[in-house]
Amino acid sequence: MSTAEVHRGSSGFANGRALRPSAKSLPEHARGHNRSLVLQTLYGAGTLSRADLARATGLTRVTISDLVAELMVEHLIVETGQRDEARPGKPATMLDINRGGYQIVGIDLSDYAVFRGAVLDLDGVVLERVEVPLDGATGPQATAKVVALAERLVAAASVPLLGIGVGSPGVVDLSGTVLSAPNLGWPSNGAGEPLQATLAAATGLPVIVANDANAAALAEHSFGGALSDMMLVKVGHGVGAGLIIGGTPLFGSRFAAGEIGHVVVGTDGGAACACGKVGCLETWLATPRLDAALAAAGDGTPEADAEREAILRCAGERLGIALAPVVGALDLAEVVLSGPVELLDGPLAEAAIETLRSRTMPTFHGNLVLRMTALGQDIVMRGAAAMVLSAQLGVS
Amino acid sequence: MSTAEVHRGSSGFANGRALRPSAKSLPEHARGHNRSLVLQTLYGAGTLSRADLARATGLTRVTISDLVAELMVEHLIVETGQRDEARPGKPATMLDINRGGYQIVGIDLSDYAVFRGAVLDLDGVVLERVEVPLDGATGPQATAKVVALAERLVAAASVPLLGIGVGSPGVVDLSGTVLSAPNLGWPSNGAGEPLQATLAAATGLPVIVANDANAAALAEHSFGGALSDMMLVKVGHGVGAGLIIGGTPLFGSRFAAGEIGHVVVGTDGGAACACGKVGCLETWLATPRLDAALAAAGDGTPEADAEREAILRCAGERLGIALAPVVGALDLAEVVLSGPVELLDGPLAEAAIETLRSRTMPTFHGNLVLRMTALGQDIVMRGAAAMVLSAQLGVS
DNA sequence: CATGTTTGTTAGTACACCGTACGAACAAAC
DNA sequence: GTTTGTTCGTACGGTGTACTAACAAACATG
Repeated sequence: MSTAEVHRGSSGFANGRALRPSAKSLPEHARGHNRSLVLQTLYGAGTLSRADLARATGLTRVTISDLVAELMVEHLIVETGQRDEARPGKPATMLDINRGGYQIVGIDLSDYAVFRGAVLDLDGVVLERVEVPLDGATGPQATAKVVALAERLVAAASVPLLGIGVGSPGVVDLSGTVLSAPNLGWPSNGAGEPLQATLAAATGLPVIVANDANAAALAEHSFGGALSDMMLVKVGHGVGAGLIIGGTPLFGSRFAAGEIGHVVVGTDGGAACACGKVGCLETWLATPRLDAALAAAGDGTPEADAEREAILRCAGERLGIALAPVVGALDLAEVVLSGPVELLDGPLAEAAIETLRSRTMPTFHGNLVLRMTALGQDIVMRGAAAMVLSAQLGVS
Repeated sequence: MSTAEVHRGSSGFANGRALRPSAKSLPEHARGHNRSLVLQTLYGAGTLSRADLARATGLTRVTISDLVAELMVEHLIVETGQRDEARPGKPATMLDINRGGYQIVGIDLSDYAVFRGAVLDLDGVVLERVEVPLDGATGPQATAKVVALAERLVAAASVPLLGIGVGSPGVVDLSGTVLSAPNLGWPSNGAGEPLQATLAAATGLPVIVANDANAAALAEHSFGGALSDMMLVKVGHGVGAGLIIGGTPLFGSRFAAGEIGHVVVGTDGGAACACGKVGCLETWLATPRLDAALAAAGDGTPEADAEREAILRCAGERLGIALAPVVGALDLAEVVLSGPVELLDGPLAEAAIETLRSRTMPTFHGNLVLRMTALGQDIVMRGAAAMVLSAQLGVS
């Protein structure tokens, strides 16, 4: 299960941002970039010949052969036989990412009651699933539970692992240290919970830890067909968001990008929030509040149904009010919702997009799309896997 | 006045975004990057020896000598004599950007009544200023006025020009085509006003055209000491914004990033806007509306003064309400205001920051800064110059 | 004056990519 | 069955970039 040759880590998550301002550039960096380019092209297209890759990338067939040879030594690319269709000329030997040769562990710490984990293949398909009840564990106990879950999943993998990705609630810096996750009691010491370092030491594998909503946004971009300028809003016990700007995750000046749960919405009051303010987005949208309001409305009678719909529409309006300035400022192309389908997908989403449309400039933002994610419950785990793909292979 | 050797265009504005996903990378790109790195380091530090540059960049003295020789042939770097201080070892020959060897033309089309232009040196200092009354020109007439202004400024330059930068109102794509600027009657044909191409053809110089608020944001980042995650709000006849994210300008999915003037603010109505909606940010903040409201409040008496202050505070609150979700979502470190000082700097700015603080999470965004720009009226022209520096030299 | 330090250059090496050329393997046409 | 043209993948030589090693020049310091 040695993955020693696969620690290249080229673009995206590993480096944080695309180019640090004062960093020299060497020819070998170009090589790494082109390596990733080959992998990325092959990853997207499925199966191509060397000549196809040359045409797609703009590199020459010679260079492609060289890169492919290097990647085949590392077992990242395999030959899959000759092309099926009959064409004039020498038949092409087809190549593909070694999709069965590596697996990824993805872990989702965002639920308030359970830690979820899975073994995934390189396409982000869940192969094996493990859930661990949280049982109120915080601080070091929570850390121990994460390590144990990771080790179980590592043992469950049937082929070498590319790495471990973790989506954690709270504020996570670029080194994978959780700076603040109150629900999990992190950091238990003062400085920050170095989850990435802890897991790397425990497993000996490459590890990437990032915010859960950021991971979800990346999943939607990698596997959900989302556009390159997108916001993913994750509704659960809290409300958070992840942003993809120009195809790249956005982290923010203090790694707190997407923390919109405690932004006040509207100018007409609202409910009191645990944070001390009044009318935070979470007081309108968080699932416990919504569930309670819906339960109070009753069920069965037409009046109750109407009231339930009004509650959901109101929540959607608040979401739209909060998002309108963000959509306007960032010129987003798409907003994706993640969370309980029965709450979000319906009057809430409809009211949200109507409100967004009525509060932004149609000339600029008319073709804005708002939709539910199609990735369901697995979104954070799959995003964690996408983080590993991005960091280890430069594939996004 | 030949500048034929200086068309390299490395990072930042010329490419739009840092790395396009499917673009090969060659060793010569690394060379270009390191060229820019040398210029950038020298630009920021003022004057350094080759050995200093080697230490600062991480490249070897040999490579630095090679790069410096190339840049000296292009007259972008000059030797400024030996180091003053007495130190052991061979005395160092100091280098600097050829600050007097090139100039830049910056043009500001954002004012509703005049086109402003200037010849600037490489540090963004205005050397010569030209203003042209707009006289209601629109469409082709406006274009002709811009071309004439550019030609006047080109003639006024005393040394070779690095290029021409233009900050235009409206939506401008990455090729410098104005897609929509209603006040100037652009585009006059259907497709878009290709201002960058027109000016390049007329002058034979490199030209960069971008949105005025984006240019202003870049000016603040390059010359105003702004942080790397910043929003600049430009208040005038309209309200627009420019965003710097991770040190890079943000353009948005339809090149409309920063267009927040027609985002509805609050949930309690407001004045009718020309766009058809009610309560747009412009109805609270645009200078004609503010001036009218202040004039109606009167002057001199204590009551009038109090009312004037209340009007300004109210505008500031609205700005804070609109910006809170953006600050939260992007985790901005700084918000900078540009526009009439007598309106913005005072109760308005104070109310804005107070509102922002009360509507966001102090844990995340507590040390947010809101301030006036120190660049005054010249901000767009200087931003246009910064665009040229970024596109031609990779300096930002 | 001898010694050590710093600077900038020369010489040689490693690496990455390109252009050209070539053999291999096939389809189509005769 | 042969010829022709096409496509594929590889071999070779060349160019560009940056590195290490070595060195002469110029200076401060003891």
